[in-house]
Amino acid sequence: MKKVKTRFPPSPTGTLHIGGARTALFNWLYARHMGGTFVFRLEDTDRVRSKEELVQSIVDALNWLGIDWDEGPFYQSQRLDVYAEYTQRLLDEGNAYYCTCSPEVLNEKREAARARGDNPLYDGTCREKDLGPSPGAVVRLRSPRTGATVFEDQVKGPIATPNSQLDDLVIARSDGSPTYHLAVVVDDITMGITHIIRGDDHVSNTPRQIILYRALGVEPPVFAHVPMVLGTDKKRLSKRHGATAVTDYQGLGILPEAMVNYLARLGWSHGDQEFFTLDDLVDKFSLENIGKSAGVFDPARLLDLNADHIRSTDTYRLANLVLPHLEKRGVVPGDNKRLIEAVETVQPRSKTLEEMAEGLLFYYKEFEGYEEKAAKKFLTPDGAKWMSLLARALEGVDVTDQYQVEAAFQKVMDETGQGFGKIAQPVRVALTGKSASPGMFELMRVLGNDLVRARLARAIAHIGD
RNA sequence: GGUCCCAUCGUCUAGUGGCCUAGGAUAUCGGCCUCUCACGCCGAAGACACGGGUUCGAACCCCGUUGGGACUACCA
Repeated sequence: MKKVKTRFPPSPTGTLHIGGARTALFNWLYARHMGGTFVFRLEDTDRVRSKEELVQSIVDALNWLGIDWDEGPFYQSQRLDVYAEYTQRLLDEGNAYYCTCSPEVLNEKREAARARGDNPLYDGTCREKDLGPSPGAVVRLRSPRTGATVFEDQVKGPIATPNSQLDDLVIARSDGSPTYHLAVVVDDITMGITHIIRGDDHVSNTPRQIILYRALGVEPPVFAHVPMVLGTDKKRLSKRHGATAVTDYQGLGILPEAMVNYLARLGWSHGDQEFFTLDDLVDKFSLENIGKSAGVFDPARLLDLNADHIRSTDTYRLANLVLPHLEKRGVVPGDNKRLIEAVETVQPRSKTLEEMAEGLLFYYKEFEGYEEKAAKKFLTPDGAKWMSLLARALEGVDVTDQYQVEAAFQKVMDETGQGFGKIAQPVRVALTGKSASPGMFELMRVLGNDLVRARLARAIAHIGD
């Protein structure tokens, strides 16, 4: 059997969004799973809408996700001569012809047909005229008039379209440039693509492209059409749905492996398994297990998966990943060892790197004030009394030594007859500014002797005011 | 309008004729654990769009209905 070769061909008219990223991922996974080749290509024949900086943003997004390519990037805009060559060949062999119908006339005919209730197809006015090239003429493919075009979609099953519903599509514009259909087909042929995994919105284009393959005397590749990704309102995902670019999620503190995991599970499944590493996916990915129906993008699921991945990532890497999110908040931790220890304390309670950075702040910055509700409830005269006792019990104690700290707490508990929780809550607020935080002992260990003492004193003074 | 595609809990899904009084995950709610918050654990609620067939038997097969969606460009 031929070696598998897939491709991802975005057009650089926008950033890489969720749906595109999933398509890229599926192609990449399939190639990797099959030990095949993955090609990256840019469909930039739309000169007005294509932008070079968008190419870069797509590349960045792919890199972030960990999707690499074996060939490319190829630019369609640099392959114009190839398309021209194939167009000429189609012309020479009688599989294409020049058409001089004006857009205006075509439009009128289309509208008339629609009004009549017919499918608005090109009526073949120039099909048998045997016209030569002329300014303003386009090239059309000569498609079969009868019969049906059938293909076996790897996810949808057999799909048949009557050829009577397919008209002679334009393959070269009047300025000589290729249209999308010609360009993709020629590219996929010349690049030796064996499997085309793309969005569901291309199913109805597929028969036309198959006709083109046949006209070129080439056996069409295998097609697999992946259903669309929808927004919460079940409409096609768009900017209206908030963050839709994959890099938005990078900024939000999503781990790339969580994104990949989520994307893979949106539309593909492997029994009941929810958590996947990249290697896992490469190992288990298959076309057969792609679902047939469209799926809604659910940020809650992404977040949950992200939390799972955060929990299973080693703290060294997490520390590096959270750095930019800390810097964004004006924190530049100098001590890497301390950062790693701090990260460890917030790791199980962070859904994103943003949350993690937020939860790390009190280790590095003096907080402005105390959380209002927490202060009201815990920074009371009793609280001050207990904290004073604790401060005294802590004299000469190394707060990074859990056993010594426990003993100090025990002493206060004995003196006051209060339980651990009673005493710990005011202390927690004093040390972190909030009523929710990592555990008391790990908290103190990372904070260190100076900060623990200073913040205790500060809180006691605060209550005294 | 025409052609094509799709249809299981709110959401992502398992399910490929008997294992389904439909499983998992997430979100929601309740409880346990506990120094707080998380994590973890236990539990509740929650779906086969509808109608006909086929079959001893249908979430699974067929037809229809309804509802979504895609395409219908000298855009990709």
